[in-house]
Amino acid sequence: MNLGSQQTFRALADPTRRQILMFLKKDSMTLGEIAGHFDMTRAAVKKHLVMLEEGLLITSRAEGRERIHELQPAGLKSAIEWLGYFDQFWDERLASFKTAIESETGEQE
Amino acid sequence: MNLGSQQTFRALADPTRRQILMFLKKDSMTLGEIAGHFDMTRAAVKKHLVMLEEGLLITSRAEGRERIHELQPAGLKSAIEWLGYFDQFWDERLASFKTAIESETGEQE
DNA sequence: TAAATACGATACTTTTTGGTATCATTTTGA
DNA sequence: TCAAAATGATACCAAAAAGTATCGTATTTA
Repeated sequence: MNLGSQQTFRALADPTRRQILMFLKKDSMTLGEIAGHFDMTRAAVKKHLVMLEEGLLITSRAEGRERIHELQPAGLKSAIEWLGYFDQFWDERLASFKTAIESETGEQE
Repeated sequence: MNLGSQQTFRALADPTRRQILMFLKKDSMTLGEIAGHFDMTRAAVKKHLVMLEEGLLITSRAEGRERIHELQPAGLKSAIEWLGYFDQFWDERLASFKTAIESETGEQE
């Protein structure tokens, strides 16, 4: 039974991490820039970034003494694909989404 | 900033709960039936069911001394809508999903 | 009607998670 | 070159989550 990626769903469960994803949707950012938006230590933000990377929701690359973080589609895609398996419980307009997923994944069940 | 429903994302973060959703996709079930599929006490399964209800992922109704649990689309829909805001980071075929979401929600940003 | 069945609720324990504090390492620039 | 800046890593703490044990209540049914 396919349960989706545990690390991805775990990463999405925290509101701070979802907010980080919203920031990175606009622009890639360094750890310091991200931490500047939150009332917590950089070490705490760093841990969230590690979890987001483990969930394949972001990637990061070193650039000098900074590290640039940016969104990665893989985790978002796998989460939305798993949720797509329940399309029969949505209304008809949302169900058209399943068609897009199936043409993407090759209709494997 | 719209972060989606915390209770829904929290409910989706546990593999036992995602497995319960898979079971309920096939058929509605009583607490006893669901617990029969897991190696844990009924009390533990009951707690998971409460979290799934709080996340608007299932509903339940009493039927005699039993309680029937079944999938509810609301939570699934809100989760997938939130993930839909990131469509620009997917490839083109998956992006057609966003059209479905927008026609559903009325294009509010 | 009385035992068995199914669920509800509460107290308790253990593990995981989210956070701080602290120190080390790397890179930059005056 | 050496101090400042940015990140990395580790130990520790508190709160939440996941689970068990136990008891209570409602509903069947023999």
